[in-house]
Amino acid sequence: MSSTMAEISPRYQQVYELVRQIPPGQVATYGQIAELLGWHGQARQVGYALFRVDPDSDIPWHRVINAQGKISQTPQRQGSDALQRLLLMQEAIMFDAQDTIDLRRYRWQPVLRHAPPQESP
DNA sequence: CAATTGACGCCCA
DNA sequence: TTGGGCGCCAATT
Repeated sequence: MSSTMAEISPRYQQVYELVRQIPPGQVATYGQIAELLGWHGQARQVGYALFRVDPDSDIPWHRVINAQGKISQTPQRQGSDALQRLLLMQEAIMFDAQDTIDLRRYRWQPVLRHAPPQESP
Protein backbone atom coordinates (compact mmCIF):
# COMPACT_ATOMS: atom_id res chain seq x y z
CA MET A 1 0.00 0.00 0.00
CA SER A 2 1.17 3.46 -0.65
CA SER A 3 0.86 4.45 3.01
CA THR A 4 0.10 8.14 2.73
CA MET A 5 -3.10 8.44 0.83
CA ALA A 6 -4.29 11.62 2.44
CA GLU A 7 -2.01 14.52 1.62
CA ILE A 8 -1.92 14.16 -2.11
CA SER A 9 -4.73 15.93 -3.90
CA PRO A 10 -4.38 14.67 -7.40
CA ARG A 11 -6.59 16.41 -9.85
CA TYR A 12 -8.50 13.23 -10.47
CA GLN A 13 -9.32 12.96 -6.80
CA GLN A 14 -11.51 16.03 -7.15
CA VAL A 15 -13.48 14.26 -9.82
CA TYR A 16 -14.00 11.22 -7.67
CA GLU A 17 -15.19 13.22 -4.69
CA LEU A 18 -17.71 15.11 -6.75
CA VAL A 19 -18.97 12.03 -8.54
CA ARG A 20 -19.56 10.42 -5.15
CA GLN A 21 -22.11 13.14 -4.49
CA ILE A 22 -24.34 12.19 -7.37
CA PRO A 23 -27.44 10.62 -5.81
CA PRO A 24 -28.79 7.29 -7.02
CA GLY A 25 -31.31 7.69 -9.78
CA GLN A 26 -29.61 10.77 -11.14
CA VAL A 27 -26.83 11.34 -13.65
CA ALA A 28 -24.34 14.01 -14.59
CA THR A 29 -22.44 14.60 -17.80
CA TYR A 30 -18.67 14.76 -18.09
CA GLY A 31 -18.94 18.38 -19.02
CA GLN A 32 -21.17 19.10 -16.07
CA ILE A 33 -18.67 17.61 -13.65
CA ALA A 34 -15.93 19.68 -15.26
CA GLU A 35 -17.97 22.86 -14.91
CA LEU A 36 -18.78 22.15 -11.28
CA LEU A 37 -15.08 21.80 -10.61
CA GLY A 38 -14.37 25.03 -12.39
CA TRP A 39 -12.65 23.27 -15.27
CA HIS A 40 -14.40 25.00 -18.10
CA GLY A 41 -14.17 23.05 -21.31
CA GLN A 42 -12.25 20.19 -19.80
CA ALA A 43 -14.85 17.48 -19.89
CA ARG A 44 -12.30 15.19 -21.37
CA GLN A 45 -10.19 15.30 -18.24
CA VAL A 46 -13.19 14.00 -16.35
CA GLY A 47 -13.45 11.15 -18.77
CA TYR A 48 -9.79 10.38 -18.28
CA ALA A 49 -10.22 10.35 -14.53
CA LEU A 50 -13.18 8.03 -14.64
CA PHE A 51 -11.37 5.64 -16.91
CA ARG A 52 -8.98 4.92 -14.03
CA VAL A 53 -11.78 3.94 -11.70
CA ASP A 54 -12.22 0.29 -10.90
CA PRO A 55 -15.70 -0.99 -11.64
CA ASP A 56 -15.62 -2.36 -8.10
CA SER A 57 -14.92 1.02 -6.62
CA ASP A 58 -17.38 2.71 -4.30
CA ILE A 59 -17.35 5.61 -6.71
CA PRO A 60 -20.64 5.73 -8.65
CA TRP A 61 -18.82 6.07 -11.95
CA HIS A 62 -21.85 4.77 -13.80
CA ARG A 63 -23.79 7.95 -13.06
CA VAL A 64 -21.66 9.95 -15.45
CA ILE A 65 -22.67 9.93 -19.10
CA ASN A 66 -21.95 12.10 -22.10
CA ALA A 67 -23.67 15.29 -23.14
CA GLN A 68 -25.89 13.43 -25.55
CA GLY A 69 -27.39 11.47 -22.72
CA LYS A 70 -25.65 8.30 -23.78
CA ILE A 71 -23.20 5.93 -22.19
CA SER A 72 -19.70 6.63 -23.34
CA GLN A 73 -17.45 3.66 -23.59
CA THR A 74 -14.57 2.33 -25.54
CA PRO A 75 -14.06 -1.02 -27.22
CA GLN A 76 -11.47 -1.78 -24.57
CA ARG A 77 -13.93 -1.54 -21.74
CA GLN A 78 -16.51 -3.49 -23.66
CA GLY A 79 -19.00 -5.06 -21.34
CA SER A 80 -18.45 -2.23 -18.94
CA ASP A 81 -20.93 -0.20 -20.89
CA ALA A 82 -23.42 -3.00 -20.48
CA LEU A 83 -22.71 -2.93 -16.77
CA GLN A 84 -23.17 0.81 -16.66
CA ARG A 85 -26.49 0.49 -18.37
CA LEU A 86 -27.55 -2.23 -15.97
CA LEU A 87 -26.56 -0.23 -12.92
CA LEU A 88 -28.47 2.78 -14.16
CA MET A 89 -31.56 0.77 -14.91
CA GLN A 90 -31.37 -0.65 -11.40
CA GLU A 91 -31.70 2.92 -10.20
CA ALA A 92 -34.89 3.27 -12.21
CA ILE A 93 -33.29 5.34 -14.92
CA MET A 94 -34.88 4.70 -18.27
CA PHE A 95 -33.38 4.55 -21.73
CA ASP A 96 -35.31 5.35 -24.85
CA ALA A 97 -35.26 3.39 -28.08
CA GLN A 98 -31.99 5.06 -29.00
CA ASP A 99 -30.31 4.03 -25.75
CA THR A 100 -30.46 7.60 -24.62
CA ILE A 101 -31.24 8.92 -21.16
CA ASP A 102 -33.45 11.99 -20.84
CA LEU A 103 -31.13 14.48 -19.19
CA ARG A 104 -33.98 16.92 -18.63
CA ARG A 105 -35.43 14.35 -16.34
CA TYR A 106 -32.46 12.67 -14.67
CA ARG A 107 -29.72 15.26 -14.64
CA TRP A 108 -28.26 15.88 -11.19
CA GLN A 109 -28.95 19.41 -10.03
CA PRO A 110 -26.68 20.26 -7.11
CA VAL A 111 -28.25 22.60 -4.61
CA LEU A 112 -26.94 26.11 -4.92
CA ARG A 113 -26.38 27.39 -1.43
CA HIS A 114 -26.91 31.10 -1.96
CA ALA A 115 -29.62 31.09 -4.57
CA PRO A 116 -32.87 29.97 -2.95
CA PRO A 117 -35.19 28.16 -5.33
CA GLN A 118 -37.83 30.43 -6.74
CA GLU A 119 -41.52 29.79 -6.60
CA SER A 120 -43.40 29.29 -9.80
CA PRO A 121 -43.36 32.55 -11.79
C1' DC B 1 12.88 11.23 -17.82
C1' DA B 2 10.00 10.79 -22.32
C1' DA B 3 6.34 8.57 -24.62
C1' DT B 4 1.95 6.67 -24.50
C1' DT B 5 -2.72 6.55 -23.33
C1' DG B 6 -7.25 7.64 -22.76
C1' DA B 7 -15.30 7.19 -20.28
C1' DC B 8 -15.60 14.43 -24.00
C1' DG B 9 -17.55 18.29 -26.20
C1' DC B 10 -17.77 21.84 -29.48
C1' DC B 11 -17.30 23.66 -34.17
C1' DC B 12 -17.41 23.44 -39.18
C1' DA B 13 -17.88 21.40 -43.83
C1' DT C 1 -27.59 14.93 -39.96
C1' DT C 2 -23.03 12.85 -39.85
C1' DG C 3 -18.16 12.78 -39.61
C1' DG C 4 -13.61 14.71 -38.75
C1' DG C 5 -10.45 17.80 -36.30
C1' DC C 6 -8.84 20.05 -32.19
C1' DG C 7 -8.00 21.43 -27.24
C1' DC C 8 -7.42 19.72 -22.60
C1' DC C 9 -3.98 17.30 -18.86
C1' DA C 10 -2.20 13.72 -15.76
C1' DA C 11 -1.45 8.78 -14.53
C1' DT C 12 1.15 4.83 -16.38
C1' DT C 13 4.62 2.34 -18.66
